[in-house]
Amino acid sequence: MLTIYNTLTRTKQVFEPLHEGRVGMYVCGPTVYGDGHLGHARPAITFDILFRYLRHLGYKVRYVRNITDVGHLEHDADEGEDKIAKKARLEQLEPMEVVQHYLTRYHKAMEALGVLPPSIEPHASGHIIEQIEYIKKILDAGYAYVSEGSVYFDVPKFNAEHPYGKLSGRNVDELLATTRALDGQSEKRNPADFALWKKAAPEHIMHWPSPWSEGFPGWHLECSTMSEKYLGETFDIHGGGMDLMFPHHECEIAQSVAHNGHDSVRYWMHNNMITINGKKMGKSLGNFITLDEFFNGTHPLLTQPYSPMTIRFFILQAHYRGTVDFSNEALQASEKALARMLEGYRRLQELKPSDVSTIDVSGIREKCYEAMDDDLNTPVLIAHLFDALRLVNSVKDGNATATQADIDTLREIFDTFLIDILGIRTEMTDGADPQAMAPFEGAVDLVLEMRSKAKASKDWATSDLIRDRLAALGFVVKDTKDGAEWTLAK
RNA sequence: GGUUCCUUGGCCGAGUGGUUAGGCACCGGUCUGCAAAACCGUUUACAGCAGUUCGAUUCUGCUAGGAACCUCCA
Repeated sequence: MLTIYNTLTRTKQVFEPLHEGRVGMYVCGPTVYGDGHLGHARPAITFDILFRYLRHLGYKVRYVRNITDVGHLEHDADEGEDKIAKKARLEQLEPMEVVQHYLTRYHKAMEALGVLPPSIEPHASGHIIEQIEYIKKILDAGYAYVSEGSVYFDVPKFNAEHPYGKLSGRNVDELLATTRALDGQSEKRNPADFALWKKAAPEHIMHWPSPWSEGFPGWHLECSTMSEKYLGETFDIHGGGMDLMFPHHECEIAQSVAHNGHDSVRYWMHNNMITINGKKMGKSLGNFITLDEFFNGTHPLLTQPYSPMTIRFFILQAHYRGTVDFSNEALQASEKALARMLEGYRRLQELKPSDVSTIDVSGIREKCYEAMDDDLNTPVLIAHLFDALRLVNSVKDGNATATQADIDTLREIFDTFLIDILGIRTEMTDGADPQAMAPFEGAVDLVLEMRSKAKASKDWATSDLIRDRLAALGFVVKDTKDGAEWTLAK
């Protein structure tokens, strides 16, 4: 029985979908005005795991992950300039060209990380009309007001009837009282109010007509609007990074309640941050490393490149609700661990059955499900897989035997949990075209055959020469009881 | 300042009121022509202080250190 930690109730709850057999989930996606970094990989991978697991459990899942290509205000809100537009002018590009550029790169990075595409990936800019309609309804309900061409959500009024701050545990009365004196000149009635529609400054290049002004939607609105459009007024799961809890998700709740009269999200899930030297990795702190830099090893903090699968495995070796601290040492540990796991998976395919088993594979599958059911405890799942791996290696090395049935069980466990659910790609499921690889593999096998002949005649010089030369070319040669094996390093 | 959270062995990172997490590294052994790999085994823990308890790393309080959010942020 799947349990997930609901931020709203601060407890683990048994997951029961609103509609039997179907799950609707919405996750806050990236703002595409720059390259993705490790911090973007975390929610993508976390909710990819959830997506995969829900589907494995037999649910029909509609997974919506938005693309923010408009609407986030700049830090200095008075200028009302949209992040995308600012970057566009900086680079002398059309806003949509910037969006397309970074979105393509984002998709490429996600694919490399083994993140499945969501069911729907709606763009904020493609839902301006819906957002305007959404604002109208909030205005009609009396929870917003127009001020100088902009529309603001009336937080104090809303808070008088509904708890604003229940997700993040914030006491808004206090918040309002302490900040009120500081900012009296704003066109907002209260500093806690947030924009639903923002009038565009003359130099602002992304704007749309509306009943209130030529402008653009506020930065919280797209998620409320698009989640409702694609998942309905009430849906199962809403995910995102912990840093979005306040104000973003709090505002979403307020908007939805003002719009529909009730909450829309049943389970709120938040992944924790990735830190670097104990500090959050993020755009604003300038301490982030882009995913491409990880893949290429080009950032000064990196001592080597790390493959996308290493990064995925690294992230999955920690629970999604805990922070995970980046370091070369930790990444290298994950790289080696993953290599051993994949090697074990490969060996598993070659296991030869015996009449009797000296290993006990019972209960492994159940333990794996238990780990996943416990709020997606991937580190524990991985620990179980390593335990199973030990069995595989014992059999492979002839220190234990397994029946065909036990081998099948092990294969099924690895295929289910390592490949399907954790989404780890192996060389076998990944790699190059097998057809094209065949001659190449044959040639290496031939060389190794010659080496084994040299070994048979105790010609160690030739034997070692072949091994060393192959090593220099990037091959790892292993001598086993059944003859030599080879793999490509990395 | 307000709110919330964290502190596990050399490093990363789970978990629990009494029972081996796991990975990486290290050490010893098996195997091997040598090496690598693999396997087996061993060692290094629960920030500090006080309390509750038969018993606390796990609960409570305090202290120290750190983090996130309160402003765009995954």
